[in-house]
Amino acid sequence: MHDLSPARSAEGGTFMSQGHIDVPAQVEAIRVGEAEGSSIDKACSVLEVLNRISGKWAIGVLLLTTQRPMRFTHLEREIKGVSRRMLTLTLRNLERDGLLVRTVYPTVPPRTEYEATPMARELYETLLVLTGWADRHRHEIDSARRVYDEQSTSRATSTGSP
Amino acid sequence: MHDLSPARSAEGGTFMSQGHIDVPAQVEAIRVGEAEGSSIDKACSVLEVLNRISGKWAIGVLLLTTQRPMRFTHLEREIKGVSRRMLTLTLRNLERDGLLVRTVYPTVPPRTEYEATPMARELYETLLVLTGWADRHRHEIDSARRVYDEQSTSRATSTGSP
DNA sequence: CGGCATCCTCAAAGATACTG
DNA sequence: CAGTATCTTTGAGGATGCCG
Repeated sequence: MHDLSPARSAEGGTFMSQGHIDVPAQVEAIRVGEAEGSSIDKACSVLEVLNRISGKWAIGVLLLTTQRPMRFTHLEREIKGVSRRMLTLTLRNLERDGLLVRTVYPTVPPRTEYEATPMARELYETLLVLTGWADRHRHEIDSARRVYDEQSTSRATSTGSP
Repeated sequence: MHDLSPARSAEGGTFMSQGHIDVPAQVEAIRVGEAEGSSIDKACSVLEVLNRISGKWAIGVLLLTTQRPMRFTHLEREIKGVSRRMLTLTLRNLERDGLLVRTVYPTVPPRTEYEATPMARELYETLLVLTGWADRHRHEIDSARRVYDEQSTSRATSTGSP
């Protein structure tokens, strides 16, 4: 069974060469009732996907590198707000998962390019589906939130009549 | 513009009625180059989706509640490993976003049921797409990781000849 | 230019205990 | 049964500095 729970350092801990580059744990487990079954197995798969594309900067990187090869600095500037560390981390993770290809040109100064692999490009398509969903329901969710917050606030302010 | 960066507490901070029930910040921003544009805008949408379905337990809840109405305790047992607190938090967030409907039956003992809304069920379909991707590339990613880790380890062990 | 290494912060997740 | 309130842990993420 896909018990991801105790797998915090996952894979076995081989990956600690580059120093402390801490590969995120993120969504680590779900392990929903193996008795009820059915779509639960799917959850694991979904989680694995999320583990990959989650982490704040991954999607930005994937989106950009899917369009064209990108240099480190270019990514750093495009993805406003990302730190060198986090960009590197994200890049390494994606590369490790085979979603990115890193090409180093041994020139001076050095030049490194990142490009999404076909596999990642497939994910891109999938992301568009998600995007569609988000766009369609953006307002619905937004109003749902407002309603919920409204009720919560009023309930906290006046629980009846003062 | 969708500048989510400084929006840590988002929404304005209205939602702090139930005590400290801290609505997660999660993936907070991406704000990729507004100059380059094109698919970058999409990134925001995708992020919003991720913000919703991320958080370890959300997907499990969605998957289960999409299949049938579920009681709190049932969810708690099905989603092994989740704490009461986290389950409540997840439930509240999903409810707030209009992805879940909470129905309380004023019986003794109390009975509460959660069920996915149509909107959430659409997301379920999308999740299946993601699942498909994950399943198709599971092995590919796995071997990619092994290769990467292998290279890293050997590079760390013997960088040439001692 | 393209990164590691280090230190630090703060929010998300966990454990535990109490209540309507 | 179905939560809420607190305290603590942990680890993702940020800032900075150095180096090939």
